[in-house]
Amino acid sequence: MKNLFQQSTLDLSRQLLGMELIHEIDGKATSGRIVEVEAYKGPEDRGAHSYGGRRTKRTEVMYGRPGHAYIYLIYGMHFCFNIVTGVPDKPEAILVRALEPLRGIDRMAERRGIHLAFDEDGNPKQNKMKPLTNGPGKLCQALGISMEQYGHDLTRKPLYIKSVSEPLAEEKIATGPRINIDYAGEARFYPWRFWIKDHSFVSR
DNA sequence: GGGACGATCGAT
DNA sequence: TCGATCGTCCCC
Repeated sequence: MKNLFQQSTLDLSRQLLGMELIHEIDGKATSGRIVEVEAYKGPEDRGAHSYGGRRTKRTEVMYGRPGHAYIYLIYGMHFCFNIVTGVPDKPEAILVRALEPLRGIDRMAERRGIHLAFDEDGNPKQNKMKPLTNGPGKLCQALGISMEQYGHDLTRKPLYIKSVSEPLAEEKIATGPRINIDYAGEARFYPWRFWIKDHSFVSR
């Protein structure tokens, strides 16, 4: 079988939905199902950090092989996790915007500073679960992802992606414009945001 | 050397 | 709707 990452950025964006993103720290795993992503295709995409072929210390990893982690600090406070895609010297990436928590939920809540509450059946209440991972900065904090993982090969532990089910049926996938790139001119309207339809952990 | 800005979040 | 907060990037 071909490497998961050897396909077009838009195709991979769809295929990532439903897959599990896992990070193991001190032998303990936290993970979630990927439910929302955005594709960025430099150098022509004005919404991308690599627009115009911008090649800096921050964006360098996007110019390398696909399947590695592109991570950056945003607004001086939050990290965003991306998967490098495309081929070397074609700087493309996919931003993971939201997860549905799977493993290590107690640890994720700790890292996020959220006190879990449970219903009478012993299941965590949804209003405490959602803010764990329903945004790009939140999921990084929940999984303990920071600049330390910049450039990491995502086919390897401790930070990796696992296929846990059949690819999602086409009709279960929704698309729309990407979020918070008002500066990107026409590119702000490209329908390169992908999410699982009606999924409650999607960021908005 | 300096200043403007951002693929966000959470409180108001 | 707005402020926090700081590394990166680009210009002077």
